[in-house]
Amino acid sequence: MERTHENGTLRKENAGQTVTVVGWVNKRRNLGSLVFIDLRDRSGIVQITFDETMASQVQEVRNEYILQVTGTVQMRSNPNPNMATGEIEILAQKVTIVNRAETAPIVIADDSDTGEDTRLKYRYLDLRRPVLQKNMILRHKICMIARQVLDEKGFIEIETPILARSTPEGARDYLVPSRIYNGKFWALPQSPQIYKQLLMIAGMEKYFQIARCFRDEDLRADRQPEFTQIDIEMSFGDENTVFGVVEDLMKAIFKGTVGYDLEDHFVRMPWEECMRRYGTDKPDLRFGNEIIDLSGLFADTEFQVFRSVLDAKGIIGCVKFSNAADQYSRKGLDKLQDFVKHGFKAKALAYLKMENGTLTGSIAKPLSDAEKAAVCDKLQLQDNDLVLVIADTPRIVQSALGALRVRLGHELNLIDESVYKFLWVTDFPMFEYSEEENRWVAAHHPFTAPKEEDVDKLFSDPEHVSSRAYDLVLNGYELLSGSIRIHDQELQEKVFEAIGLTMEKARERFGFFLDAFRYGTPPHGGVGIGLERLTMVLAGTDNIRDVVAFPTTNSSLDLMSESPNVVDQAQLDILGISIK
RNA sequence: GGUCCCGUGGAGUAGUGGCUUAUCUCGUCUCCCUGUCACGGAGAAGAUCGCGAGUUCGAAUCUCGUCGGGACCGCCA
Repeated sequence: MERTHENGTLRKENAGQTVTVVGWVNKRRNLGSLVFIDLRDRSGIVQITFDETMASQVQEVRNEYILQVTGTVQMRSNPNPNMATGEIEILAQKVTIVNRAETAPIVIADDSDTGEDTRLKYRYLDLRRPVLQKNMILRHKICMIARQVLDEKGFIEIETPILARSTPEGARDYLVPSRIYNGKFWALPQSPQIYKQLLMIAGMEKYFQIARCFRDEDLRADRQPEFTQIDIEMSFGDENTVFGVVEDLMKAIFKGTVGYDLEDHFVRMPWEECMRRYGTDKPDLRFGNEIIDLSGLFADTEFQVFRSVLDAKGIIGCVKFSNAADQYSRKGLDKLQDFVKHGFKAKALAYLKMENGTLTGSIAKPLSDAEKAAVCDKLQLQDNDLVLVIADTPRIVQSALGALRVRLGHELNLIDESVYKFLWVTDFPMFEYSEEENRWVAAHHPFTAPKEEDVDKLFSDPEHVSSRAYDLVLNGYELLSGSIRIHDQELQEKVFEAIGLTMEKARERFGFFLDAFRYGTPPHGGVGIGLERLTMVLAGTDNIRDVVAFPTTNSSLDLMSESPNVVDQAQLDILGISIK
């Protein structure tokens, strides 16, 4: 099919040329014997003009018809400054209706407000919206840059199996039944973790893969059941080596996509400090309003609520918002109260307001004058300041205040949307206690190396063992996770033991992996970068479905193809599966 | 597993302290229109208000259930 130009690329420089374009009818404006048609292809939209000699040929044309038009590019008598191609138009000399289209069930435009379910059902139409096409192109560009940068740095792309062995510990697996071995199953990889470590043992030294990962867990606005990682692993390095590669990669990606110059090195912060200051391990650093611990001011308090919290080893924390007191009425504060009570199990949300030089609010009365003065002094309170206070266990105080910080940051417009704030969070805890399983489990994964100085605490004090795991956080999103891995077989066995995995069980699950360790395992480490989250931030969306071509709903359904779905009994029979 | 919000012509919505020919915008269809670009003008069609049950003289509206969508907590090594 003849096509000389892409619609969105035509400019006044093309005036006088005879061109042939193709595309979908975005909009038809019929003025009688003069008809304008906005013709859309992936590159953009151009206006085609059909004068009285041509108008009759497009009378039947409707939105989303596909046309092929040959004509002359000419300057417009009334230019449209809102369009990239607004200075010119194509005066049609020949038109072919390539295909007809029924009226689309959704509005195909960037500002379409069609509900998400309808859009997902007709995803192929939704994807015609320029904004989604732009996001797909952005995602593609990120991958291209990643491949180029990593290749230049000596990394090689290697594919690892999708049909893999289930290795519990972690997310639920998607299972695939075996036909040849009825009763046996593969698991789709939650990440290529073990394979990439084996590649290090295999001497590949520097590996990467744009790897599809699968996790059968409940979804969120930034989580899909299958997602993609830019997965990287390297030998003979340490944290600094890994961080350097990632920083260079991010610099290239941000420069190459949005033209943004990142700093040479990203800020680093130990996990504990991060939790203390921001209440989360993925803080948004585009604004301040850090959590402040007020416990010290109330060591001798007679306010019963605070007294009992402190006696129970709890803390009293707060976040301060300048000049915001008048923006949160009683009703607004009740909403915040519900938010922390339901979302974070906080017992209550207290607040203080500085109004005309006087401290008011829910706990203004029970506090002594001295305590109020101390709070004012510590927080440097000024008129119209709002202070949200939570007294509870350290964990609840941190998570609830951390969430409030982010919520009010958005509500009060404290966030500069034009900047990218990276943060390396380091020194994650090695273990966390699982109430469900009644044991210590690996916080990251069981192949993560503990910090050397903490190795002797593996059994005596697991709670305080720090690991060599790290996250890279960008504007409140966990962009990547990674760690320096264990490369010593003895240490690996110790870690398994610490999480209650007997050597027997460990052998059963990871025997092949443990065997591999015995034949000369290089020190190694790496990361898995969440491609969707990175794309989301660069695309400026907070919905992961905007950067995935065919996403699922919140409940892991594909509304378009209606999967998952039933299969023929014959298929089940072959697999030796019966459904209860 | 839990909490909260939503479901009204093809799309988006108004209407929920029980009284409406169920509102408006876009789209669709017919006709008119030579400079539009959210074209304009005249007219028309199109909804048993997600589904089921209950309360009631009467339900889009109230109650319960159910299905679907969204956000969050748990979960996501």
